[in-house]
Amino acid sequence: MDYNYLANLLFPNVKETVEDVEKRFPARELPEGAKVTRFAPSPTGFVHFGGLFPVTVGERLAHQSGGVFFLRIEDTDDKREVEGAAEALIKVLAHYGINFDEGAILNDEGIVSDHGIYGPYKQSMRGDIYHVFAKKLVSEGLAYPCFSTAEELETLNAVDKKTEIKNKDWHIDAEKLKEEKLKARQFTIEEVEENVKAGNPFVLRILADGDPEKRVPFNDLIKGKLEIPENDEDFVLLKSDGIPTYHFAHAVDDHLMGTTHVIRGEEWLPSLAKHLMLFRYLNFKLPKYLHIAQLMRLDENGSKKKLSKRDMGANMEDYKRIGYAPECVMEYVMTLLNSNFEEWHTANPEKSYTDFPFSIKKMSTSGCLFDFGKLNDVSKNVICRWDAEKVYKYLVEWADEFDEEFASELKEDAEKAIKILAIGRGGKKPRKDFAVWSEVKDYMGFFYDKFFKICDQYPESFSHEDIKQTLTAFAQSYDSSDDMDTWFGKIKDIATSLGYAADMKEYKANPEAFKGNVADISMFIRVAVTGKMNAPDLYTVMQILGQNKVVERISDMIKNL
RNA sequence: GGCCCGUUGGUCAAGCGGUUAAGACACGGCCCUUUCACGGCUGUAACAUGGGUUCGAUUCCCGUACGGGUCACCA
Repeated sequence: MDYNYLANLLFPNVKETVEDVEKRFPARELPEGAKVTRFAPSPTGFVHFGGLFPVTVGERLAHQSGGVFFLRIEDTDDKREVEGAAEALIKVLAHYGINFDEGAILNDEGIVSDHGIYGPYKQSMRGDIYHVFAKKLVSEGLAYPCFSTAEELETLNAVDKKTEIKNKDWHIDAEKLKEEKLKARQFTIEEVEENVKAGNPFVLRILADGDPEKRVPFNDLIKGKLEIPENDEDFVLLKSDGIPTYHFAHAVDDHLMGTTHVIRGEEWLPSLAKHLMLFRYLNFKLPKYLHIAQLMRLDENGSKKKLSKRDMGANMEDYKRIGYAPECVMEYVMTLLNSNFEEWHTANPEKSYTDFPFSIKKMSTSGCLFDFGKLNDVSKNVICRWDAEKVYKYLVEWADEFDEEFASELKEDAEKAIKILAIGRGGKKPRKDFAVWSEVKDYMGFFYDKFFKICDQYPESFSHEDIKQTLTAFAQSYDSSDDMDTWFGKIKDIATSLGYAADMKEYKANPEAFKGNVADISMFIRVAVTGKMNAPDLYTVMQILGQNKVVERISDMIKNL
């Protein structure tokens, strides 16, 4: 068989040689040890929480080593492509502080455009490049056309991908399928020519020389030593529309773009053999591979499942809506990614996660379960270290989008809001009242008349008369210019005069001698002023509310009792 | 079904042949405390399983079970 003839027959318009293309993609000049990584999503919809894993690893590895992190859009399947998905994806990642040095980046008009000399960075724009390499493979007898239609082959496949029906004939049918595919290998040059002239569409298949009985050792940077069977499948390189499959595009692009480390989910592991074959056939230097374990969720039966699109916690929009600050989410991602991150962060509370020496070796080989409890804990710990101004800024940003009523109150008097948010903030043991912005209104809403509700549940062991008595006494004595000691002194005095213990120890020693204690008195007042059984420091709360408001609320409470 | 990957408390996990098997979250108790939050102390709770190798296996090897992934002209 004259493979050159075949190559020209199949790719009559490809004039460029592989050498020509290589010249357009010169080797990168980077310092020793610099890693080149990429994020290569297909624009099929929203950003997935699981997607944040490989992104973060790639970003850290590149930027930590003085390398390059670039974005490549894998839009080789127009059936699945979603309009505007690439733009949305870039914006979401930017929100989480993930930025690219190179690749498909938004320009000033917010349109995805190329930045860098290794482009185009959208695979749909790289057709000519793939064809040069495809032609070379054909000319070397390593790839061949297959004129069987997808429908013809599909009928032989026992597994319906859509319905996921599985049966025991899997193996048998797989053999038949293979046989059918192999028929195309036997085509004579005349048969090919005939088909080409007739305008019959074809896919380009690789001519696999692997023996699946043979296992080749492979070292994955995360998984360690693996044994993978050689590839014997004549998989598709170019689809009938001339667009490459993932496998082919991966090999060509990552080679030309100088990727040193390929970071992807472990679902790619089964097709690794294909990639190894491709790099060998094309004479490309193999990059390092990092196959990251999948993020899991728990299903109804309590078993682990891959976290998929519909699951709670998958869609990054959910995090925005609930009000997780991007910093918090990233810290959580880091704790999952590197087991020693938390320890480091405890020792370096003021530092950003980008200062953390990220290590591939500390990555888990098994998939972990997504845990909102842990996320919330991480989040509280991050937010409690921020100053009130920063919290205010984020909170307003969130409220502007998701709770306009709250936002307008917050903005009406920024100074007041910041004072409220400053309660218990700073110092070594800051309060940790909320993990997400959507919890904040519950926490501080009572400061605003619009959200304040008179509490209808007060300590049951006391009569309304008792409570009224206390509140009346307090309202008469309250003076917002009092310092904290004076203020509490007055409360104690009220307690004593009404038959309550002013001192807790005294009360505990002899509870029968008193009507109650100063904690009860405080609770009456707290409930009247805040409408809640629990609130941050009452003295400070009253300071912020002011003399008139405090007295007004207490009077209202008395009327209500 | 074939192939690949995985398996330490409820969750995240340290551990690299000899440990009382860390720590964090969650949960329980106690303390602090005018409530809450914070903080401190403390408790319950784990090496899937059977064989080897070894003086000794959570750590190494093999099998089994369970879980996950994958088997497209999708990525």
